[in-house]
Amino acid sequence: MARAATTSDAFNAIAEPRRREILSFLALQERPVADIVLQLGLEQPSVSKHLRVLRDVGLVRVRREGRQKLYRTNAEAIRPLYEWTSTFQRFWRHQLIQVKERAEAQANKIQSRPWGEKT
Amino acid sequence: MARAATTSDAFNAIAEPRRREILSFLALQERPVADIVLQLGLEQPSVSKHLRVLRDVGLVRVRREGRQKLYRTNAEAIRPLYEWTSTFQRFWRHQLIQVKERAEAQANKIQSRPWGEKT
DNA sequence: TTGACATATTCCCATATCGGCATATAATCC
DNA sequence: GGATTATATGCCGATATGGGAATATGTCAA
Repeated sequence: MARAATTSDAFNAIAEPRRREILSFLALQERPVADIVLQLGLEQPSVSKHLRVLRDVGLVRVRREGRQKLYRTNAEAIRPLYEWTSTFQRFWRHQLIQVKERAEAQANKIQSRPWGEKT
Repeated sequence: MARAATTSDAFNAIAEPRRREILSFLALQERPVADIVLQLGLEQPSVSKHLRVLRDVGLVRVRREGRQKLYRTNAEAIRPLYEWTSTFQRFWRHQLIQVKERAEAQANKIQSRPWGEKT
């Protein structure tokens, strides 16, 4: 077996940085392909291919408007990624608290030598 | 150019479902490789390779304990993914509100025919 | 219909993947 | 040291990638 297809799910689709840029760009407003080409500075065929992948996994929606096609981000499709990452929130909070506690313990040892404040 | 390396960043690393499973498993508690093998039902070399990728991008940390190596998830490294997906939160909220509003408009048209409530 | 514009698809290629299998490295115990 | 346990690495093959260049499809306008 090889690597899973980029079109197999949202996780694979967003692994590509250009596709993440496209999603951010299209989240604000629907746009024709040419706008994306300008924004990202990619070749038009490349953009079309990325859009194809994004469309296959439901991350963008298209609408025809005369000659152009208007793409927009379908934020709903990003939600599973958000939810998966969210499950780790409590762990990094936990780790941060530990870091903070260590830092404070250290501060107490050194006693009255504040730092980390931009004065 | 080909697809970016799985070790190029956290986004690429978590594209692989087994690696996400490993991260979830190791978030709760540090574990030796053998435990992961049992949990996921993969071959030991496969697990080692996945761990290698995860380690390269900082998603897990290792500690030697006698013969075994204890791995644990480094939740901090998942944070950028969480933050990126979070930027879309307002958009899917927005979309949900629209869906809700449309549904309510529809409800008003049909007039006094409630649904969606489990009675 | 012909031509211009907007987007999509096809073909090529260098590259990295993941799994399977065999083997290497490392630590422990006798 | 030698055997055993725990983990890591190397090699293989099938597969998909993403960029580039060329071309195809689709839409409008005259």
